[in-house]
Amino acid sequence: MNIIISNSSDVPIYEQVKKAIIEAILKNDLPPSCMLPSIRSLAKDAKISIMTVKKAYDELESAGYIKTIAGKGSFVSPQNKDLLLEEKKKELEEACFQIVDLAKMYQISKNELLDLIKFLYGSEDNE
Amino acid sequence: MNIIISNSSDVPIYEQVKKAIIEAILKNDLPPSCMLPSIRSLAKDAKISIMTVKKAYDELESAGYIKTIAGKGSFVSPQNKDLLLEEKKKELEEACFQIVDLAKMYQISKNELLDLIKFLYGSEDNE
DNA sequence: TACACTGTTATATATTATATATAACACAAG
DNA sequence: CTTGTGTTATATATAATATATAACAGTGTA
Repeated sequence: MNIIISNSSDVPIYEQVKKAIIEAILKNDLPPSCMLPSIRSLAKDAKISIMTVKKAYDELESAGYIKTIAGKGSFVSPQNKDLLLEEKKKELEEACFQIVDLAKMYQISKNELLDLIKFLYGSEDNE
Repeated sequence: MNIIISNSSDVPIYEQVKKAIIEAILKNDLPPSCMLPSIRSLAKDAKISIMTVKKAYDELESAGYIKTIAGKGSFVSPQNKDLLLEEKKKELEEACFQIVDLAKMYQISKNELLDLIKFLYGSEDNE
């Protein structure tokens, strides 16, 4: 687990922790049923408070990413990764809808928007 | 000026005020050099604090949208609307950056994302 | 059983952002 | 001088974020 925390970021620390773990799960760095770092060890490594880590873990559990068992630890949910991705795709869809809405409001053309996305995504000609 | 404020929104009130005024300017509801509602009258109408309105106006002035003169009032900058739209494009860029970030995290390909945008943009015949 | 890990809960404190209320001040225009 | 403008300062309140610490409880192992 490599979690880089930025205090100066406008993103709350517990959100940064959440994001890092979700990313690790999706990348299979943390495979299903794998044990996560204990809240104490992660807090120590990242030099943040135990309570901040707990908040991140609590929200990850609510969202179904992990399962915590008192006394034993926290574990990646033995969930189908495809299901997770499917769920995330819906999230993305909603976000994209708002983007398109903004673009139209600001009179930015479809092609202009597409070019912007292409540019930001980078030069990945694959698929 | 029609400003609808939602207390329950996660968006701060002063941000809602800012957005409403920027949109009014873009739509020419508030043409260049036009006087804005006084902070007191807007505060009264929207049932919010004078200080909240002032914060919104201060930030609008910093961003160059309006110009405030003590004792006289606040006025829409005699600015080119194209410049404003350019500003908005930057805002959209930031939002798009987050979308692309999400897409990559969820392993959604560039083309998949582009198709989604195309679909969403095309599903409404506005433009 | 004792120990060393886990997570849990409660309490306290601090900072920051947001939002409000109010009063006193200063400038502009009639 | 009065009435409109914005300005400044003070005070208060709440919520979100973040920390520190202590006491408690479950798990597994020597």
